Amino acid sequence: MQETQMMQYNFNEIEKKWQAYWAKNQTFKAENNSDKEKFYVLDMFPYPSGAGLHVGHPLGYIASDIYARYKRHKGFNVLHPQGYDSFGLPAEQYAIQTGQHPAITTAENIKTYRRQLDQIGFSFDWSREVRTSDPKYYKWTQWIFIELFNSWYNKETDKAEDIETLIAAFSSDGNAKVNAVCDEDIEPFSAAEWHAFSSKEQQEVLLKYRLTYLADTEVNWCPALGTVLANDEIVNGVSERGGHPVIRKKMTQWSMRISAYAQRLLDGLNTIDWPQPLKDSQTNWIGRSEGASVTFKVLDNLDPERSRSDQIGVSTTLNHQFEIEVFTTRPDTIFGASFMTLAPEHELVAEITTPEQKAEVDAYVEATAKRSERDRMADVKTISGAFTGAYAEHPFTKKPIPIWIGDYVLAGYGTGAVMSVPCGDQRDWDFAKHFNIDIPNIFEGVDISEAAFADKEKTVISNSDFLNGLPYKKAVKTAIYELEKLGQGKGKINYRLRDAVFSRQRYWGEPFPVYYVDGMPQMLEDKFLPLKLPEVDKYLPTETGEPPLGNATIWAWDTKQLSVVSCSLIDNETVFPLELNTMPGWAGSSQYFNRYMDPHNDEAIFSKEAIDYWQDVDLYIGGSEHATGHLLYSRFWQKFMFDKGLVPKDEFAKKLINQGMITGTSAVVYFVIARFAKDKPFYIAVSKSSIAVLEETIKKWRNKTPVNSKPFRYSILNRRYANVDYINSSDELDIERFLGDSMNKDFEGAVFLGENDTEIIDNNDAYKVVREVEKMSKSKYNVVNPDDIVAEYGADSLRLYEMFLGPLEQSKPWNTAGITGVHGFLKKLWKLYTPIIDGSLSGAEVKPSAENLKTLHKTIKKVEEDIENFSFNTSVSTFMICVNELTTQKCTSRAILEPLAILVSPYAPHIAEELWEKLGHTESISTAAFPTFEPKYLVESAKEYPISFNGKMKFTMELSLDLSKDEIEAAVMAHEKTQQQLAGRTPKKVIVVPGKIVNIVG
RNA sequence: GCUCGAGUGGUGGAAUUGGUAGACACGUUGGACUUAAAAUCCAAUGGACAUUAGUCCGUAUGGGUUCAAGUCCCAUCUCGAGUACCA
Repeated sequence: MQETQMMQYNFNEIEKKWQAYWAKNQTFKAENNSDKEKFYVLDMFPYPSGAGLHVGHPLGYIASDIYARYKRHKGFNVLHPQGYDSFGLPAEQYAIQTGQHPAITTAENIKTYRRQLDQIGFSFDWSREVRTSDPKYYKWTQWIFIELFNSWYNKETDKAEDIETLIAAFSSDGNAKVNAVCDEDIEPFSAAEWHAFSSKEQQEVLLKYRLTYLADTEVNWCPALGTVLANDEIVNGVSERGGHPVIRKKMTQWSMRISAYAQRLLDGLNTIDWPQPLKDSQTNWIGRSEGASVTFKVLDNLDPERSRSDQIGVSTTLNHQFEIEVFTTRPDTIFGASFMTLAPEHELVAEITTPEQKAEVDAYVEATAKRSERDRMADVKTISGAFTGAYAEHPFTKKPIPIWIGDYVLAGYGTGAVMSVPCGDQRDWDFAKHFNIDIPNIFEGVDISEAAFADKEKTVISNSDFLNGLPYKKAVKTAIYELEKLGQGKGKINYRLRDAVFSRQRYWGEPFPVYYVDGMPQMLEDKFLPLKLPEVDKYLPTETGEPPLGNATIWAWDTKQLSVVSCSLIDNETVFPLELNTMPGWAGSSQYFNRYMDPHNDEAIFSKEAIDYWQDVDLYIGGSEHATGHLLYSRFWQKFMFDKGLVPKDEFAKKLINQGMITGTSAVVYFVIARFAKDKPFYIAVSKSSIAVLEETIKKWRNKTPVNSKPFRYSILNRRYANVDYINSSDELDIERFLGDSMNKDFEGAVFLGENDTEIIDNNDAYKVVREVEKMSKSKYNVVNPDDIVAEYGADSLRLYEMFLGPLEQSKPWNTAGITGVHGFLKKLWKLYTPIIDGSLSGAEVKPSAENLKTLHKTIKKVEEDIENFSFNTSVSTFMICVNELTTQKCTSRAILEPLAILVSPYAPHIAEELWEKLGHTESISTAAFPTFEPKYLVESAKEYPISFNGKMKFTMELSLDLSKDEIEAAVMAHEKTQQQLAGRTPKKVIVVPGKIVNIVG
């Protein structure tokens, strides 16, 4: 009795023991130099929120941990680090409300996270932990910012270069020969002019070329909240929080010239093994479109005294003052352009509008300005616009075409102006129909009376002079050629990708290592980094509307003392103001994967040795919500670092996997509020099976209830979430615990109807809830905390179950009840080893049987394939099959059980370590060599052939695999069941696929 | 609207290149053990019909290709994710 007690699977004890062992022995510490081949497995590091982890969070970590452990067994030197993305809004929000410093909140949250992560048994190398809010870490975020500032993008070499090479070019040749990605409004200057510029003028020019630069950017400013809001924080033009008005306001902010990398970011996608949907959304986000830019000359205003139609076609003079540049993907349709449309915000609107149209245009511009961008986008159906009264000259026909404004043209895309081709674009078509504008047809054999025709492939151009008869592609080429000849256009590739605004008006983020001299930004020297966040007494913006750092009293840079000093000393001679904005959330996460390679280096972001050894991430696992944020910015920074020669790879992660979301399974109690006459109302809760037949159910209940002659009424169905902890595996509610919740006080005296529609008294029946799959959230009481699961079933069960739930990349519902399956498996596994461990098996080693070996090698093969394919759910079932078989076989052979422990170890490391030790090993199982699959154990001599008739399987028969096709056919035809099936008919055909199937047709 | 993905028992999900649909679990039902419960073990479990051997129907729907289709092709429906007046 005592002995069996000892031999029980005590997961609590085992898991604590091995977690302590791993920590003490630094089992998973990775070395930066090793003869072993490297393998880098990375998780997206978490933001440590106050709520802690729920069971959905560890899913990706478990998968990556399995892979990391597997690779160690395979002999790799594995880097598997973890850290925290610890700057962010929630901590700041909490600070605003409570005054608690975000650093303190963050540290507390990290502690909780670490405890929760530790008890799941991850093989993280915690010695490499990074925190983005740690000055030792953000020193390097600031450093990269400075590097970007000191760089420009040379289109000739197609890479980022040091700003010195640009200055050298300016000094010798001015900017005429420089082919750079830069601001649009660059004025040409010569070398002499460059030298004549003042220092400030030179700085201003350079700022237009730098990869991070200051620009006036429109933001959503909420005066009442004193803060800038993101687009999704605005609803119907007012702030989501508080409902305050929001205005568009220009602010000087840092931007990142990510647009310089648009093409390379697109091309790079072909070189990496990332999920297609994610690549698609990045492609979409970058939004490359090929076409042409075309310049339209604006005509002098026509004579307002004469009617418009009179003047169309008459010779007009060109007003050389104004030109409108448009971008089009369909230069082939240029002869179909019957009008132009400008965005209401277009800068030329005010210039070209004729006096008599001014009132209408102004009213329209004002009306659109009031609508938020979001509203405009949402309201696609309504067509609106106004005629400016001005005309442009068609580049080829030289005819005047009217210029309209309309809010379907967006100021932020392309040039904010379009040539409108109503026959070829549905939006133009709708606009033209609405305002009764001419819709010329330039497509051969196409009816455009009902809708525009946009099928490029079927396009043949007509009514278009030199383009007549040409198909789409040729027409595009020809049109561009002719436009270039005229000097009124050229082929152009346009990207949707905009430069990224890099300033945030927040406290809890990286400070910019920047001070201002005469309004021009100056970088701190590297040796003064990190520039640490100053203390402030409140975390809100200042009364004058400056960012929270404006509250800091010690926030000025003294260029003599070379230190941060009190703001009161600012004299703009030697002491200057520091930047008040902070960096956005994605700053810290854009290079953390490289910093892990050498996280304690104070001399460099990482050593050359470290980056040369680790190179890049081999496997990156995380959620798909970062598709166009973190994962795009990180690729951008990596390419920049690559250009600077700092990293050897221009893509940071070879393979990426998006784990799916684990949703909650909420439990819903349906009830009606009932009452007898004027008695006190009471609740009747209706069990799952009876909801659909509510009326009948209540009637039944009434009939069984002691007669109450008073009139009876009840309400429609109501619902109430029950805490999922109160539900057993059969969806039955623990009514007592449910009633114990303070929020369910109103259920006092409620009648619970069981499955048989009888009132539940003393557990005579069960109340079944309705289960609904939804996102885990506090308000739905469906959040499952991994702590509880670990306490009740152990970390190994949790790990196995999360994997067993389904394919890694798929979203799937959590249901705690099912965990008994994998928990039972671990118990069976434990039991399998008992005879060997407790010594009840005395004497010599037991030789494995052929059957044992077959089971083992089948398992090795399948598990290895599964891990390589990230099909972790199927390997868990493979383990179950294996243990079930070995149990039936009563296997006690060490030669089987030792390799099995290694196979299981990546998935359930604690039990594997314990069994390994009990088998007599003194070293951790974590680096034991993964067993080798040997096909010889799986060789079969016979096969159970399915015999089908017209494709339908009727019976099976065992046949030797040595048989030839003819022999198989003969054997099958001779079988009595075959004759039965044929019932005298002669088969038309017999298909024999040796080793697979026999199909008899006829 | 567009792009991508997915529809398989009561539930989560298996099913290599087209070759025995429903592995492995959960749940359910019955049984063993127990004073009882828990735990454990055994058996059954896609549906319909049939006392029995068995027959028919079954992978969202409708067509098609094939000796053979969950798997390939076409059309339709539903759900999910992303994105959006992108010229």
